Amino acid sequence: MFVRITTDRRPQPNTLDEFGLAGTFNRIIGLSEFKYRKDTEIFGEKEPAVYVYQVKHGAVRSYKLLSDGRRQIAAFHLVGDIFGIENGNTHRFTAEAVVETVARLIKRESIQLVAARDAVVSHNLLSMTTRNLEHAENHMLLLGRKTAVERVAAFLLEMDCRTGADNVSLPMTRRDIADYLGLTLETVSRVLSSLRKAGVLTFLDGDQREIMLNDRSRLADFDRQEPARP
Amino acid sequence: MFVRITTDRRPQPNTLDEFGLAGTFNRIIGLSEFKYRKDTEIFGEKEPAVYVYQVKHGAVRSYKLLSDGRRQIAAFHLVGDIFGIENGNTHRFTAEAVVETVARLIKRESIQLVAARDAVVSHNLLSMTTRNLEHAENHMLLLGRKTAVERVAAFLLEMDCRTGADNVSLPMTRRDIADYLGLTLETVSRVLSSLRKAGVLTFLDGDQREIMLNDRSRLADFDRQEPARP
DNA sequence: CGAAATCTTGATTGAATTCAATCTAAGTGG
DNA sequence: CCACTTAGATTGAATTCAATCAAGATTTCG
Repeated sequence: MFVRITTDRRPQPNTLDEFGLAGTFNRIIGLSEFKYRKDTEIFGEKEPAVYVYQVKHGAVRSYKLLSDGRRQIAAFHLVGDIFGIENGNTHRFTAEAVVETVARLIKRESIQLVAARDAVVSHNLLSMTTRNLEHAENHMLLLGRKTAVERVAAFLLEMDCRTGADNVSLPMTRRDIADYLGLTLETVSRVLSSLRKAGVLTFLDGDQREIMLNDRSRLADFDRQEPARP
Repeated sequence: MFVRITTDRRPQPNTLDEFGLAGTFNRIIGLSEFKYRKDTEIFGEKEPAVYVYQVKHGAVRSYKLLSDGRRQIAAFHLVGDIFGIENGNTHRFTAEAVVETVARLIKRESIQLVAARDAVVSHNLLSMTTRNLEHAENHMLLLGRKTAVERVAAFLLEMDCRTGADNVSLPMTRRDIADYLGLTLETVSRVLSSLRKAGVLTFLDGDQREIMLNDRSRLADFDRQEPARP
């Protein structure tokens, strides 16, 4: 029984169409593409924000660091996602390619130019930012109040929901997952092992990055989502 | 020596002017005010979003709950702050008055109406949402990767920075602070005590809600902010 | 294949939570 | 005005969940 669970977290499609930009717009500003090797920086925190990016292929992590190297990954950007969109002139994150990644680049100023004239584009820009905010809000709840098991379960369901494929593929390392969930890589590994032993998921091909969710509703039970009303 | 520390976190002024709405706009849509008693709900999660609010007097907490009652406060809204601004039609949080609070109410649809025609208003709307996002991003770092002492220090500096007054007044309870910082109220109390014993801060009037920061730079040392570049 | 990186698992530690009293301040009503 | 109650804050002791420390196991890649 593969019952797909509908969660509060949206798939975050963030496709270009959301800009209201499909069609003519692409031609106007001339999209360029760029390939990033695994673990290379796409842009750094506090760098001037020149481009907005869309993941064509691969995966991206954006994160902040503390002075002693502690890292918090705020989001993973998967195929189709738009990232690096800033209101100020500088990036608030560092973005790195998790695996070899191809991204489309759009000049930030050209978007702003269109947004200033076109209310639809401007509205879509706001709605994309709001979606990011919504994700951040849910993630605060996870980081502030959820247990290790709940965090990992929520992460798997989020990835499952976003990729849409039958199996969940995790291009990122255990350390990346840990830094996204506010845990250590050992804890992530232990929780995944226990979920595997509990029969909730299976590692495919003996690959630890490719996971089959055997029972999404039971996995959802491991996560304890918010109630409708207080 | 009261050296004011400039941090990454902005004071979040979020004044009405940011809408580009001062002056005529106020007259056009007719602002109304409302008073909320301590601990009463202003709006609930998943309720339809009819109004946008601005704190005139008092303080507001907005939070999410898990089914078993665990609570994560995402933000405190102080005098001047605008909150309850949503892109979708429903609120993503519950908002409650921390103390007796007066808020200005603005019909959401009238803002949207103006935003659709006026690029400046629309831009300010985006910029306010981005500022909220920025706050959420910093808070994720705090919740995911900072120690108890760092969290409390960061909180005090944030409140100090936002209120701007000489002393920090904390209208919220220790439990509220704990639920904002992802800690327990006991831990918050212990850390505040230890900071007091260390001479970094002083409780005024024997009131535990009114605090003087004796040494902001030493307090900042207790927090370990992010570095400029990775 | 051998080396390096990543992942898993076990043992131990530790920071923060939980449990349990006080303590203090603010009401309340006789 | 003062006992009495209540809510909130502090402090201490015990517990626990996840972190840290430490090997191995497995995978990846030159």
